[in-house]
Amino acid sequence: MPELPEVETVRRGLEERFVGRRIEHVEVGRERSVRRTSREEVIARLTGTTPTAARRRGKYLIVDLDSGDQMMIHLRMSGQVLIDSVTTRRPAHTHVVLTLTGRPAEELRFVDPRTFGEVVVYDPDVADSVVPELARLGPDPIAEGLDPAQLRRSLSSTARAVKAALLDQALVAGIGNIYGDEILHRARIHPKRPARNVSPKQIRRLHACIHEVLNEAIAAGGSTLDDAQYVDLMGEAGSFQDRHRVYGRAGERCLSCGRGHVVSAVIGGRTTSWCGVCQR
DNA sequence: AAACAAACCTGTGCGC
DNA sequence: TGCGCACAGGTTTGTT
Repeated sequence: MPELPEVETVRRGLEERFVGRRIEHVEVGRERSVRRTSREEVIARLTGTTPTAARRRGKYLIVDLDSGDQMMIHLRMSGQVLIDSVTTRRPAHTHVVLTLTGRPAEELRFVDPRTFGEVVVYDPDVADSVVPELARLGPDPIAEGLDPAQLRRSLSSTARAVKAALLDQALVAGIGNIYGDEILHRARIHPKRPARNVSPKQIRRLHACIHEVLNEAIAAGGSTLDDAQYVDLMGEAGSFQDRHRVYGRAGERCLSCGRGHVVSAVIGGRTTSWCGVCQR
């Protein structure tokens, strides 16, 4: 579910409402959510610590703790991080709860129906063995910036469809199925075009559109689809779904050219939508 | 190298 | 109304 703009929105919420508040108490309901380590390890490493920073790389949230440890959270398909009063009813599928200091008493909740998501707490010195995927991430276009020359090199190195390449987290971190389609549409590039055949002019457009689309989506608080799975820390929906041009619009007339229709096919294992007229 | 499927889970929407 | 199936924002792993 959540891609870079949604995760960034959650990160900002954590920075505002979680950082600086001591974690008094930790509960782990479903151990699967902390499967990389264990219930005991997560409780022991979090209890009594205070988060000092909330960072993001691609779709990965990383919270620094005053103990020196880090907490990595990945939402995968259905994860949510919510903060609410301890007196409110916990949503179904609340698997990890961090009770925070302060009045009114609030708690941070990790909620995840499909349980693909994870909470991992670890010593950064052993990050390479506990969270090896972090070291494999490519540049994050928003957090670190994306060098156009590097994008050109990455694309020229593969014959895969450009859509599949954009979703490869080792090439660029943070783009998922929604934003991949929206970026390619705005850049007017056909998603099936082999990445190495994307022209220099198209790569310049693609680079600009990656930044435009992601920044606009962040400004809109991300995309909340009909199932309302994605909401921010306060439970608020995003609004970028109202500006999707191709994602979820198969069969509709293209909103940009007004002539073509949005078509869809599976590319790189993911349903992909594009305009047959604007995208070449 | 890359295409593909399956795996991990649960919920929802659709056709019948 | 109920049932069964297809499908879903992600990532890893294994097979052609």
